[in-house]
Amino acid sequence: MARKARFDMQQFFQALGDNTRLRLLNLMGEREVCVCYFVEILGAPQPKISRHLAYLRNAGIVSARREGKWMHYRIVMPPHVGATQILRQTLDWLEEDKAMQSDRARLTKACCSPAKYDLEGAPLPAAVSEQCCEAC
Amino acid sequence: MARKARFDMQQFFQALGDNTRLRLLNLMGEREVCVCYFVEILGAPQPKISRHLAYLRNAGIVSARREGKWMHYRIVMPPHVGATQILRQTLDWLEEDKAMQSDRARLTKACCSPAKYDLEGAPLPAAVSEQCCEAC
DNA sequence: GCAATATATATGCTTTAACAAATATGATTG
DNA sequence: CAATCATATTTGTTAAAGCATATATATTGC
Repeated sequence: MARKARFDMQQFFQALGDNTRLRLLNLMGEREVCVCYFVEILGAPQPKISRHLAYLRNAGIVSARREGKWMHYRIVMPPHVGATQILRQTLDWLEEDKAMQSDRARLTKACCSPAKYDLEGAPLPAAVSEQCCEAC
Repeated sequence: MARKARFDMQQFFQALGDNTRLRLLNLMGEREVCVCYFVEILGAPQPKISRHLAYLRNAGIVSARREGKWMHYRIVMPPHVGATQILRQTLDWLEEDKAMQSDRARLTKACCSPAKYDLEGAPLPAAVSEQCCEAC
C-alpha cells in the first residue's frame, strides 16, 4: 500500500469538480465539522456524504479524526504551495456564492440550536487553529 | 440556445481535472497556439486534441480564432476574479512541473525549426498581449 | 474561373472506464 | 442493543480514447 509519490494535480482538481464536495469544503472552512452536521445541513443521505468525504480525503484535501462515535473532518492544506493557494482562493470564491452563504448560515443556526436540527449531543464544529467559533 | 447564466465553478474545476487539458493550458500560457503544434508536441491523435480544446472552450477557459486553415487557441481569463486568480496560480504551478517544462521546451524547439517537427508553414505561436515570443 | 484535391480541424460513433446516486449492509463505539 | 459512520452493490450517467468521417479553407490543374 504505497503512499502517493507526489501530489496529484489532476486528482486535486477532480476533487474540486463536484458541487457536493464544494459544499462540504465550504462548510468546513477553518473549522472541524462532524459528519452528522454535513448530513443535516446538506439534507443528503449519509452514505453520499461519507463517500464524498472519502473522495476528498483520498485526494489529500481533508483529514478525519475520530472522537468516540463521531468523525470530524477538516481541511488540510496540500503539501504544495500552489495547491494551497488555489485551495484558499477557492474557499474565498465559495464565500461569495449565494447558495454557499445559505449553507453556512444554516450551519451557524444548527450550531446554536442543535436540538431543532436532530443534532442532540453531537459535537459542535470547532475552529481548527486558534480562534473560537465566532457564531456560538 | 441560452448562454450560460453564470460562470460554472464545478465545470471550471472539471476542465482542469484532466492531464491532457493541463498540458494544453501549459503550452498556451500567454501565447496563442495553433492546433497543429499541440498535436505535434503532445504526440496525441488530432481528434483527441480537438476534443479537449472544445471541452476547455465550453468551460470558458480558452477561446479559438480562425486564420485560414488554422485555428489558434489562447487562454481567456474567466469573468470572475476568483477563477482568474485560480487559473493564474494553476499556470504558475504547471511551470514548476518537470513534465510540463519538458513540453514547453519541445514547443520552443519546434518553434525554432518547424520543418523538423512536421510543422512546415504552420503559423508560429505568438504572444497574446504585447511582448513578442522570447524564444524565436 | 471552376472542378478536383489536399490540408487543417471538428464531429459522430462505439467501447470502456470512472463516477454519482440510492439502497442495503457492515464496522466501531458507547 | 443503539448510534454513528463506512463500505459494498447496483444502476444510470458522464466522459475518455480510438476510429472514421464531415467541414472549411487553400491550392492545383485545366
